[in-house]
Amino acid sequence: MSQLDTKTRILDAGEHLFARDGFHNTSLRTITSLAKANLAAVNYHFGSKEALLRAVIERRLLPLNQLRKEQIDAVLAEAAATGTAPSAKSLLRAFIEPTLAFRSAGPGAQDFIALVGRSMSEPDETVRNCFIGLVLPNFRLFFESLQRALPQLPTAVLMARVQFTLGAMSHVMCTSNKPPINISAAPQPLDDDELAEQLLQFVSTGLEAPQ
Amino acid sequence: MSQLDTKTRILDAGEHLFARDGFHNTSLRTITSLAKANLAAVNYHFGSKEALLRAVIERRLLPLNQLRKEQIDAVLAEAAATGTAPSAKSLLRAFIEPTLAFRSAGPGAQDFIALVGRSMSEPDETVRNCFIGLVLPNFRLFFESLQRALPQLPTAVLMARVQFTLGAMSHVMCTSNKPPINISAAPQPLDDDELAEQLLQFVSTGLEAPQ
DNA sequence: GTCTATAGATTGATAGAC
DNA sequence: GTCTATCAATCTATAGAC
Repeated sequence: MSQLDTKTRILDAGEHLFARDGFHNTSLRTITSLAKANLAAVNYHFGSKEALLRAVIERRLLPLNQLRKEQIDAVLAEAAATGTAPSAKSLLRAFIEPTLAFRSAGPGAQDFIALVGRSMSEPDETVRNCFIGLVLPNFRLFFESLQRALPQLPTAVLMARVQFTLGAMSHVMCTSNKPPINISAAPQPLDDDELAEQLLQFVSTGLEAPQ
Repeated sequence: MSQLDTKTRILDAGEHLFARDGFHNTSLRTITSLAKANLAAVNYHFGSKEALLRAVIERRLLPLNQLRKEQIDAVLAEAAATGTAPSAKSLLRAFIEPTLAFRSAGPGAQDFIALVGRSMSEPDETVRNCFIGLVLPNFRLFFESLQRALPQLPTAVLMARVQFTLGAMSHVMCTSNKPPINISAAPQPLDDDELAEQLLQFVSTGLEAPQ
């Protein structure tokens, strides 16, 4: 971490600490101390604590959104080429897989995914507004594609089911960071890929369920 | 609110503000100001800010746990009487319905449910430890009953699916408080009962899906 | 039980030397 | 760009009068 420039080290430290302790429970002093930077460096490079949060989120969310958009567009193009409706499951895969796979992009990426998962149900307006503005276009594209895949479902019902899907997904993302609530002494928990596959199976079954 | 005693007014105000703004983003001054009480009253009645949080959670979570336990026990007893395994869907209903129905228990109850939903993926140890200790026995009973309903599923797979279920449920609980992310301009969103029924349908389909 | 007053620590932000 | 030093505000918690 210490051979990178100060701005990057602060971003990395903020990402880690915001994800682990929450935005309001993390002080600039803790961040700069972990980043081995001076306290004043945060305001010099970013302007404020809130602007640092925005920078932390944007750094990885913009590429992730791009990736999800490409995958969804590919599914839509494939469907258009064959003259059929896209399948709900392939759209879900296009949306979920890049998100969960993102955790392997690096050590900080896993913290980031946990931060994003938590932001979906964030009470605080600071975090919430920052996050929602960035993901909304992506979520809309996803939702409208699903409407084409499942035209028989009333909009309100589809919206509810998408909400359940995002909830299940964000919960997995939150807990990818730390041990989940230890409900049962399972002999061998699933690894990341199996968990992603199980999630896809779970939500696509629920989404396509008859009314 | 103002004809109740001070202790209750502080509990109500804390419940509302912790749910709306988060624990660390809520100050004792904001709480006592809303409760029309003196700043020192919190430490007099509860001892500390953290002890107030514990009191806020315990006040409603203990009765809710009791309610869920009774419902699950009733399903198990019914199954034992007929000599069959309990159905996954009836267990899910026993667990989910009291939780969501709790929102109608009063104006503060809805805030409380949002607080609980968020606590399931809480980054902060203060909130997380307090919450987990209280719900763990209840969650274990739920999980072990499900194992009897779905014995063909490997433990690790069932655990993953229960995790998805809790995620979907907690997301609904979080957003029962405030408008959800406005993904689509839906003509008429579902009301609370329809949403609960849709959730039950969604998670029971996913939980019972073939491997 | 309720109040005022304040201790004691921590916070985000900034001014100014280098 | 990086540093020291510090300001002004805020926080939880408590002591002590009533």
